[in-house]
Amino acid sequence: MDTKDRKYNFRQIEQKWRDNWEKAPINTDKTRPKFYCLDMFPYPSGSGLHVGHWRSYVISDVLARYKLLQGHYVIHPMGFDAFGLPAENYAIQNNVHPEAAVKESAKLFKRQLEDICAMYDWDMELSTTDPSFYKWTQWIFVQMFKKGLAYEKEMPLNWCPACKVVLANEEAAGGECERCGAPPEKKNLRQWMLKITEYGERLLVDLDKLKWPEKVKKMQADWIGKSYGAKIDFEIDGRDDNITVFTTRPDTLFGATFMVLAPEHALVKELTTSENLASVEKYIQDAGALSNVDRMAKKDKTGVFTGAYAINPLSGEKLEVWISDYVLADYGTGAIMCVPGHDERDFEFAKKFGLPILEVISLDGELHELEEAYTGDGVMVNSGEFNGLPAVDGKEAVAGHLAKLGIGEKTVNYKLRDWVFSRQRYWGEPIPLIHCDACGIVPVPEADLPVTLPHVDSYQPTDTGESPLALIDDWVNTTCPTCCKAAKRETNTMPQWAGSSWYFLRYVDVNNDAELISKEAMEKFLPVDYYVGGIEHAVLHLLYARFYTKFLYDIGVVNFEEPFTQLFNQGMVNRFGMKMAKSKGNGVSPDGLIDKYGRDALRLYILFLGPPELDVDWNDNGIEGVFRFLNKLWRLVAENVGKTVATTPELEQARHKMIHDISTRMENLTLNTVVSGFMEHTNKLTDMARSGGIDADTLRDMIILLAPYAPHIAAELWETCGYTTSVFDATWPTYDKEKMAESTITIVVQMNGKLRENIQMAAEATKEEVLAAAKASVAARLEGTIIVKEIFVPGKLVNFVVK
RNA sequence: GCCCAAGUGGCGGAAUUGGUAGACGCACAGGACUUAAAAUCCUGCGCCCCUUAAAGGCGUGCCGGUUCGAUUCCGGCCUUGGGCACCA
Repeated sequence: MDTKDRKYNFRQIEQKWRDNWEKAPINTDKTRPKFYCLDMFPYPSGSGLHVGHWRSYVISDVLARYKLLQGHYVIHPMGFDAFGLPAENYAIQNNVHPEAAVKESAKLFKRQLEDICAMYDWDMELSTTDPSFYKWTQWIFVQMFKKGLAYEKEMPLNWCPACKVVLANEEAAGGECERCGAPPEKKNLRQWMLKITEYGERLLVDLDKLKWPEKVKKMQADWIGKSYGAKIDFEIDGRDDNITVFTTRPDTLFGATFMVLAPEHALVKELTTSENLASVEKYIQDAGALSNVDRMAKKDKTGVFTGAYAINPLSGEKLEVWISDYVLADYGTGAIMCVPGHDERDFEFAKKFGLPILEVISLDGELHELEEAYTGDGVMVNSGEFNGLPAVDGKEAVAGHLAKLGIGEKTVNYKLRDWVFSRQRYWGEPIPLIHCDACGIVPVPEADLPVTLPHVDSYQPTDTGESPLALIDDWVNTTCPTCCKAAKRETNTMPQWAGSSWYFLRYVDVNNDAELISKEAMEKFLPVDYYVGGIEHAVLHLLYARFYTKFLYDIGVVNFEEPFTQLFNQGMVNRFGMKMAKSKGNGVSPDGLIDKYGRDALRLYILFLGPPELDVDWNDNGIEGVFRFLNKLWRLVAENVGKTVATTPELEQARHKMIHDISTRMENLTLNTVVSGFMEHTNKLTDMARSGGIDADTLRDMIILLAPYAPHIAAELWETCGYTTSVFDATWPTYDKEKMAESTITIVVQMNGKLRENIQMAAEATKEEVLAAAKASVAARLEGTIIVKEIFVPGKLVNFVVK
C-alpha cells in the first residue's frame, strides 16, 4: 500500500487479477450442482455500453458469483442478438453492410462487457447471425411447419411505414411501432403466421408455476386475455342462417335490443338490403381506410343500418342489425348482441341512433329510467322466467337454457392472436421453405439447413411488401426437393425475435452440429434458473420464448415446459428525466469512472444507487463514498494482517451478525442494502480492530462475502491474508443465530406509546427483571399516575399505559 | 376509464412479524493532523420552541379508522410513474 495517500492501487490490482483469471479461469468444476444465471443478450450496436447497461449485468454477475461460492457450477454466458432491425438500421445509417457492422459492434461490445468483470464463459459465446446457430432457428421453424403450426395467410396487417416492415400484434401494441413509435398503417399482405393461439391456455395456466414479478405475469395474462362467456345464435329474420355472437353477459340477453357486426364480417354483404347497400359499402370503405390508431382515437360512435333484422332468441323481439367499426372483426365472432342498458359502448351507440334501451339487471329489483349503462351487480328483471335471479347465477342459467334449445353454448375467448412471423427485410434468418408449382409449399430438407442468407450489396428495404431477397434471382430460383422441378424460395425473413426465442438452450451445447442440443447437456444444465433483464420484453421476447419452449417440449427436444424459472427485472437508469441512451445524448460512459475509481467501486456504486427493481436517477456524486469505503476496508485488512488476535465472544458475535446481514440481503436481492451493510460492518470492525484487535476468521469471512461484489479487491486481500487458493474456491460462510445474539440488549421504555427511556439489560434477563428496571427508569414520570396496563415485548420494549 | 407500483431530512435511500423513524452514503458545518494542500481521523447535521442546554412538542403525500403502539394494517382521497385500453 502506498502509505503516503492511503489509497489502494486499484489500477494495478484490477489488471493483475484480470490477467490471472484469464490464465486460470474460475468456475470450471462441472461436477457441482448447476445454477444457470442468464442475462438478456444485447444486440450489438456501434455506440457501446453506458452505465445503464452495467446495472443488469452487475446484478446478475453478483448473483452468479454468490452461487459459485455456494458450491454451484454456474452457467453464466453471453452472446449477441444480432439479426433484426436494430442492427440493420444501424448498418443503413452508417452505410456499411450489416454483416460487417455486426462483427465490428460485437467486438466493441465484448471489450466493454469484459470491463464489467462479469464471469462470463466466453467459450459459450453465440450470435444469432452465425449460420451454425440459425441452422437450428430454421430447423425449429421446419418442425413447426410440419406440425401445422406455421401457415400462410393473407390478411390486413400492421405495416410500419418508417421501418417498412409488418409488425406482430405484440410489436404494435398501443397503436405504436414498438421500435420507432410511428403509427402503423393497415395493409393487406400475405404473411407467415405461427399458431401461438394454440398454446394460449398453457401459456396462461403455467404462469402460476413461475417465480416472476407479478407485474409481468399480469401483463402476459392480460395479453392472452381469456374471458368466459357464451356463444349465442341469433336467427336472421327471413333467412335460415344465423348471426353468432360471443358475450360474457348471457344474463343480459333479454336486454339485447339491436345487433352490430364488424364492417369486415362475412355476412354483411349478404344481409344488406338494396336500399341500404350504398351507405353500407361507403361505410366499409371508410372504415378500411382508417388506421388502428385513428379507429381507436375516434370520439364518437359511427355506424349504419343494414336493413336486416335478427330475432332475440328469448324475448322474440325483432332487432335491427347494424355495422360499426367499434366491433372488431378478429375478436370473438366479429358480431355482438347489443345490450345498451348494461354496456357503456352499446348505450352510447343506442343514444346516438335512437335505438331502444331496456333495463334487465337491477340492483334493488325495481325498474328505473336508465341515465347511463348500469354495469354492476343485481337481479334479473324484464327477463321472463328468469326474473328475480341474481345476475351472477343468470350467466349459467341462461347459457344452460340456450344449450338445451341448441342455440348457444358456454365458451371462452382469448385476445391473443397468431404471431405474424415473416418480415420484408434482408437482415434476418431466411424462412426455409420452397414454393413449387407442382408440390405446393415444401420445407427445405433438414440436411440442407441452414439456408444461408446470401451476401448482397443492396439490402435496402422496399415499400412493396416484398423482401429485398426477392430481387436476387439466382438465390430465389432453386429446385423442388420433392419433385426436382424448378421452384422458388420463400423470400421473407424471420422477425428479430426468432433467435432470442430459444438461444438460452444453445449456450450449453454451442458447437453441436448434429442436434439443437444434446439430451445430456439439456438434462444437466437446463432450464435457466435465474433470468435478469429489462421489463420491456414482458410480452414480447418472454412470451415468444415460453411458446417456443413449450413447442420444443411437445416434440421432445427439452424436458421442461417453462424456460425461465425465476425472472428479475432491474429498473432503468435515468438521467435528465429519461432513460439513459447514447442516442439521447445522456449516456454516461463507464470509462472515466473506471479510470478514476476502478471497476470494483463502479460495480458497488451502481448497486448502491437504489433498490435494483426501481428506476434510479444517475448522479456522479456518491461514487466518492463507495470509493472511500473500499479504501477503509483495504486499510482494515492491510493494517491487521499478520497481527490478528484470538477470537473473542464480541468478535464472534460481530462476525455472525455480518454474515447474517449480508447473506439475507443477498437472498432478498436488496443489493443496495448489501453495500450499506458492508459499510456498516466495516466501520464497526475498524473500531473493534483499533480497540482490541481483530481475528483472522472475521477478516476471512468478510473477504469472501465481498467477493461477488468487488472481485478484484477481494482476490487481492485474500492473497494478502496468505491464502493460496482462489477466493472463489472458498465456501460462503454460514451464521449461527445464537452466536449473533448480543449479550446486552437495549430495551425501549415507552409511556402511552411514547419513547421515554432506553435501558441496557442482559439478554437473559427475565420479564420481571426487565419490568422492574423499566419502572425504575421512569419512576419520576410515573409519580401520581396509575398504570392501567403493562405491555412487554421480549427483547424489544416495555410500554406502560397510564392514567 | 380500468389495473399495478411508488410518495420518508438539503439529496440517494434504510427500517426483519405492527415495536427507538431517518441506518448507510452524499452534501454541508466545525475541529485535529499539516508550513500548506490533498488524504485521513473526530464531532454535528429532520422541523419547532430556546442565547445555550435540559425538558417538551411536531414529523414518513392528505383525511379518518383499528391498536397500548402504525412508514408498516383498514377505508377514503391527492400526486407521480408504468401497463392496458371500443376485446363485447
